This record gives sequence, C-alpha cells and structure tokens, in this order.
Amino acid sequence: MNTKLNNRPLYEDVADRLREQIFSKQLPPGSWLDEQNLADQFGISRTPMREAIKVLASEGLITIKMRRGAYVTEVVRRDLEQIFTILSLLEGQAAKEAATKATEAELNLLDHLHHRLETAAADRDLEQFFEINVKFHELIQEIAGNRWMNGVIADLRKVLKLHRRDSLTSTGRLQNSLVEHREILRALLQRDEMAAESAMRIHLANGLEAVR
Amino acid sequence: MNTKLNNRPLYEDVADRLREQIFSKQLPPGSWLDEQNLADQFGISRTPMREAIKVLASEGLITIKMRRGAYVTEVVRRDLEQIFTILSLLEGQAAKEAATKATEAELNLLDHLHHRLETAAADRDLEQFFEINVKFHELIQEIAGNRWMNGVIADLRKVLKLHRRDSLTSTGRLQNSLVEHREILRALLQRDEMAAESAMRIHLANGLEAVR
DNA sequence: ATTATTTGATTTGTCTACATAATGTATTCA
DNA sequence: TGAATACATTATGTAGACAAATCAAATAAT
Repeated sequence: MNTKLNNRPLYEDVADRLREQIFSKQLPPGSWLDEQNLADQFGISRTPMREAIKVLASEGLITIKMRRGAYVTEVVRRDLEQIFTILSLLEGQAAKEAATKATEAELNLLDHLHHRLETAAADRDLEQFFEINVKFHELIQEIAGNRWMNGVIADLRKVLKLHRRDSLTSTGRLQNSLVEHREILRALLQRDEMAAESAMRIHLANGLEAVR
Repeated sequence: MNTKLNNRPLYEDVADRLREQIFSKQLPPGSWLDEQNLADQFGISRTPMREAIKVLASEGLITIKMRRGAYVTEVVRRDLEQIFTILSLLEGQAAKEAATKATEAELNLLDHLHHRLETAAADRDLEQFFEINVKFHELIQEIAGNRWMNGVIADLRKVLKLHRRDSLTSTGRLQNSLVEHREILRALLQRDEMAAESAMRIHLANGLEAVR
C-alpha cells in the first residue's frame, strides 16, 4: 500500500532512508543489516532492500560479505587520511578550474553564500554553518563542471559522514574554517587559479587535522 | 543446473560477463540492456541480472533510466577529458607516495616489469605491452596503498575502456608511452617524489592527447 | 490530414516462495 | 568432562510470478 510517491524507483528511496539510519548511528558502524527485518520495518519486500544495499555498498557505506550479509563500514583513521588526500586533490582542482570558468553571476552567488556563512558563524548556528558550508563546496564543484569528479567527491563525502567526529565540530575549528573559506573566496574572486587550488587544499588538510 | 562454481555470488559472475560483453562492443555504447533476454542468454533469472546491472551502474559503465531500463554509457570527448583530469591527479599522487613508501623489493619488481615492457615494445607485441602497462600502473598504486584512491582509479579506468579508441592504439603513442614510463621509473628509483608525480601527470596528459 | 485517445504489448518494479549454505546447539562417544 | 559429529535453525541467494507503467500502434475525432 504505497501512499507515497512513485516518482522514482523504490530502492532509491530505501537507499536514502538506509543512509539516514546509518548517518544517525541508528545503524552504527560494524552493525549487521538484517535484510528481512529492515524490509519489514520499511514495509517492503527483500528485493528492493537488497538492491538498495548494493547501492550503498557501491558507495562504500556498507560492506557485503559472501553468504554472511552486509555490514556498516567502519571508518578508521587510516580511511580518513586516505579519503582526505583524495578530496584535497580533487576539490583543489575544482577550485582551480572554477577560478577561470566561473561567470560573474556565479561569483556573486559564491560571495552571497559566503556572507551567509559568516552570519551563521557569528550566530554560532552550527547546523546552518554546516549546511551552507556544503553548498559552498558543491557550488564550486558545479562551476568546475567535472561530472565524474563530482560523483567521486560526493561518494567520498558520504563515507566521511560515517565517522563519529564529523569535521568541524569544535568551535575552534569553525573559526579556522571560516578564515580558510575567506581565502578561497578571495582567490576565486580574483580569478587566481593557483591561490584557489592552494587555499582549498589547505582547507581540506586542516579538515583532516580536525577530525583526528 | 549450475555445474559451475558457487564460490561467490552469482551476480558478481554475471557482472564480470556483462563487462566483457560491453568491453568487446558486443553490447555497444548506447545500446539497451534487455534484462529478460540477457538473463535467458546467461541461463539465470532476472534477479541476479538486475543486481549485476546495478553493480555496473555504480561503476559508471551503464546508466539506468527510471522505468526505461539500462543503457551502456556513451563516453564522449568531454568525459575523456574529465576522467583523465582525475586520473592525472590521483595517479600522480600515487607515484609521489610510492617514491617514498616503496621497499627495495618493490622497486625491483617495478624495474622488472618495466624491462618486460621494453621487451614487449621491441617485439611490437601490443597485447603484452598493454597488459604489462596496466600492471605497472597498478603496482605503483598498490605501493602507495590508498585503498579508496585505488577504487576510484579502477572504476574510472573501466569507463575509459568503453571508448573505441582505447589509448595507445597507435604505435607512435607506444614509443612515447615507453619513454614516459622510463622517466617515471627513473624518478621512483631515485625516490624523487616531485619528479615521479610530475612524470606520471605528463604521462596521463599525453594519454588523453592520444585518444582525441 | 493531422491530432488525440484508447488499447494492447512489452518491460520494469516488486513480491513470495524455495534452495542452499553457514552458524549454533545438542547429543553421543571417547 | 571434553571433543566431534550430526542436526536444526536462520539468513542469504535465486527463481518465477504478478502488478504497474511506458511505448507503440490503431482507431476515432476535429
């Protein structure tokens, strides 16, 4: 009895809901995913549940063991270091390309976003800060326009969310993060490729320092 | 009746066989994947076929359209440029890290592989050359030891294989490729981080030039 | 003749049931 | 009492059937 939307495949909705449960630690890292139980809980059969599990597995959020079911991936420090290394390279490249590719309108958008970030920081509104921060990064990626790169970054950022100490939880880090963002924005507005790349790399390198 | 192995889930075997059909252009880019037809052809039911399709979709080899089935991804020049940009960054980083992390034994392995590459090139044995070339790159990645990076690289290289003019088909490119490999190896043996990274980036940048 | 509508065929999405492999438990024998 | 084997339970892997939605073709209407 689906009173819900049929606007897209069920297994995608299921995948979204599963992700939420994983990120909220309702399904903590290392825990086993009981197909039947979860299917019942979601009011669906095992088939779309299994397809959803495969989607999350391809994103690296869960690990499937042959004949032994699926488990939520445990992200250890080593993983954080490796993932931040990649993000630093890719987002750095995105910032570099954005510096030259961005239209004036897009630069204005970035500027506007950054101002909202400053406001959220001043208000100590962590929720808002985090949300706008994500949008800022995503807009830069969108401007760079590398479809494959954006996919990789999106997947890796999802995996990062598995880690308990999700970056910039400490307010000290928040201030530093803000300063780094200012530098990124400045470089972009001046269309300084190298500075933008460099600033973004430093930003992410510091992000790694914050979580460990 | 499956006289075959049950050593791993059926959908993984199916995914492998599907990949083969795609790479061999038996299923050309843009073509539609008829679930029922393929399942019959493989002597299985649609369930593992659908799961295999989702695996390939997560690798970017096929694209699933809502209620309209799955299609082999069409890789255009834009995709090639974007993917090579990423590979250049990541494999460059791998080479950089390998320069310091590699043990003497691993450097010897690389040296050995390169000699076999020289031989294959001298023999104009394209098949061999290509195979050893892949191993050379993979060994460097293994030495760098970034699990997440290696996954990304592996996926993107699969997507590259979709393109008709799979890099270094021309013998002229083969000679250039060999020279570039010599430079990469030299830098690694001297444990020169920067040179290794730079040489690898140049190598991949030239790889892009060759396919377009 | 062109456009709209309806109907039919095909295909995807989902469910239920069955087969098979793995884990845990109990019973038996040393 | 401890270990090994057989059995039972449980969960995953696979198959086949059903339901819903899309596409195409044929018919009807303007």
